[in-house]
Amino acid sequence: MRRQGDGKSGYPESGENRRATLKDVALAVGVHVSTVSRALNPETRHLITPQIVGKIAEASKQLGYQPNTAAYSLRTNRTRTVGVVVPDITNSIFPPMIRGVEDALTPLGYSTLVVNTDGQPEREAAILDTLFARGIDGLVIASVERENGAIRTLASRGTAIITVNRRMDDPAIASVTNDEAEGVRHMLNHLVALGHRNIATIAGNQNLSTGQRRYEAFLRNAVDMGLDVGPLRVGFASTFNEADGERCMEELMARGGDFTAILCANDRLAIGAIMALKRRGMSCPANISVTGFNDMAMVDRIDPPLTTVRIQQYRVGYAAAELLLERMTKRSELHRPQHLVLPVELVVRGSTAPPAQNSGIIALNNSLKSGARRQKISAGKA
Amino acid sequence: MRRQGDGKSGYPESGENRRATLKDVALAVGVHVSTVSRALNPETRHLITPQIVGKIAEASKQLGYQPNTAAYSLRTNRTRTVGVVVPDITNSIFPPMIRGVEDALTPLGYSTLVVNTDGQPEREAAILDTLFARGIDGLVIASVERENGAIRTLASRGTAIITVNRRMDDPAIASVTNDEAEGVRHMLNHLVALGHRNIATIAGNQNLSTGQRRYEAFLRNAVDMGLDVGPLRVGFASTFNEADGERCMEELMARGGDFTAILCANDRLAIGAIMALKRRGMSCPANISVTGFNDMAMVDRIDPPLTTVRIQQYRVGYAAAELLLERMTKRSELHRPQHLVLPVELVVRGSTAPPAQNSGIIALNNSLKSGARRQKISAGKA
DNA sequence: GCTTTAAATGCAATCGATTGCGTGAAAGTC
DNA sequence: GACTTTCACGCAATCGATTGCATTTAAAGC
Repeated sequence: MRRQGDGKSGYPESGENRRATLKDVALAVGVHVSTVSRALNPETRHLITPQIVGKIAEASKQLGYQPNTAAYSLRTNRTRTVGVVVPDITNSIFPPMIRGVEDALTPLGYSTLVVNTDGQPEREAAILDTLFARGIDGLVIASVERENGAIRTLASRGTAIITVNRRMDDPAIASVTNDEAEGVRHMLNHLVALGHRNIATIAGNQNLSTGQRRYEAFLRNAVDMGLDVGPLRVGFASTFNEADGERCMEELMARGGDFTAILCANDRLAIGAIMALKRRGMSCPANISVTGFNDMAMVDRIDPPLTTVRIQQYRVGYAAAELLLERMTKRSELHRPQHLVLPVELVVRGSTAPPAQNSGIIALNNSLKSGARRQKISAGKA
Repeated sequence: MRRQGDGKSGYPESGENRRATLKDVALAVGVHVSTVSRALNPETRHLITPQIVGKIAEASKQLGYQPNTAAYSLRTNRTRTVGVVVPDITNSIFPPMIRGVEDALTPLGYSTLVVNTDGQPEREAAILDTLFARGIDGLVIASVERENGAIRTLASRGTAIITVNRRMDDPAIASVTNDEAEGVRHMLNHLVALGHRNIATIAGNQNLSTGQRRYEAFLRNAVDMGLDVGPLRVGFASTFNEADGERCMEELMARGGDFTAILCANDRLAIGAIMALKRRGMSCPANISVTGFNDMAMVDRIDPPLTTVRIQQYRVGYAAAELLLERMTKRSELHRPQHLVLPVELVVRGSTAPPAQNSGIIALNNSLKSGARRQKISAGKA
């Protein structure tokens, strides 16, 4: 009455292109909407005579029927939407993960809502709120810190949650991460094999599992290998970015700790470290070898190409989505602690080299002070 | 009866944590749901006595009421969701745009659904379908080709659509793009100022406005400046990526066209071109200057740092979202053709230099053939 | 041939919000 | 003081799909 012209045929008017509903299909076939609903749902299709199913399928295709998501959600309380929370989509390690999640979920009719926290816990809280207002079915979180009460309560209340790349200390929160320990071990092996014995590190934020685990692995393996790691050889970054890498490198150099190589907790810190070196007139790898972690896009093209640990960014996302799917569909899976750790791979490029005789921070600081700057360095280069 | 225990208080049971609904708030305050609905909506709030509005506001906060998105959408046929269609989120020029869109939209209660087409038109069609099945309010498209019937019909049927970064030939489809012509003009000026007279180009896909407009601007300005651009100096890429840049550069070199600089339609093509040069034992910028377009993340850190045209990726996205908002809210805006062109900026870095006497493809090819390879090149470098 | 059982389909309530219309009370008019 | 107007709120339909239950029809059993 409100819209259907005189509605003689029961078909939607040709003039207005309203989307077809179950009702339209039902009218076209001459059955009840509930029959159409069941015929169109693979789970309940067996309840309907195959012949009618055929007619319904045809009519629905004919009319271009597409189920109304809002109505479905309202009735079933499921949205077929998952939230993906990242610190910043602009940070190029996240897009491949997001892509992995999407590629795993899209074919199954799920959509993903990507949101950015900018690493601010308050923002994160607000964002989780809006995601829940939207009524998501599950959550993939790449931005999580080692401890987060909000997420723990969400999980215990029955929300399907999985963390990617990072994990929480609480083992109850499922995760898909990379083998940080192995990555660090490979890298240290590589540096030692090149001849380095004095190795420093720029550790990441210790509130993040990546930061903490990589640092811990560094300490453990360095000791195992008989390397000497004094406090003069450790810098702590608060953020995983170039600026902080630069700052840490400056500090390490200023403190005068002697080392010929530096293992950075991720690629961006490494890039910052290299910048700091360059600004001091030093060269990587001639004077100091620098290593990264993650194998971010483009680090193979920077100067020097970065030696790093390749993590499987896309697969981490993909695997997380698969695990999340199980949790969203089978209630039994919901509270099973589950932690997938994907293997990593050492990628040796140009930022590491054997230590030169006169390389290392102390040697350099001395030579720089003595004014023989340019010469020394280009000598080291040859 | 189905769930509410004996429901003596009307409040949701404390044991089960069902989300509060309008009804819950209404019961708590002792008014009708429609009153609560009006009180909570700023548009209709004036219809309700301020005192009652106060009570309702308090109760709804108390109960942690959050409107059910599905119910709202079902009733109003609006989802407060916009689709963002990009070729590939993994391509680092898109995340800043997406971020711009999100930052403009999120504060207003909109969510964004990001999808990837991988540059495949069939995939794009399927993706648009699923977006529409979701019932989005508007569409931001970064993946659009110059002609696309599906999008034109969508737009004419009243969907709010805006293209970013690229635009369609049809002026009816609103867009936010960058000033391609100015960018190319600045770049040619820069090269000419350095002393280059023989300038080649690797043009982008001519089905994309970026490819077409940049190429057109190249031709027009080159002619204006009295430069000679024969067919030997033009390569066409079909895809904006490194591999195609490499291929085009190879072809240009093989064809033997003489030039000392090459203007590439975007950064990725430029990176490919530089790789091709390196593989041939040539150097950028000593032998050939190479320029890009976009100022993608990290191109300032590659070797050599890329001279390019900076587009305002984030602002393009932000502006597009703002325009889209108008179109989604005011029906009058819906069919107004609207094209915003943002200014660009030349960024001179290390990949451009004055031409050396013996630089250029022909000179190099000759010297290479004569076997004096290493020497010539390092001479050119000094 | 009549009852029992199963299979296929229809009926109607429901999810939670919005909104046109109706109603009662208070305020204003003459 | 009777009437109109305005204001504040309630009523109930509605959006489009799902689903427990009722009903009809057909098949099976004896």
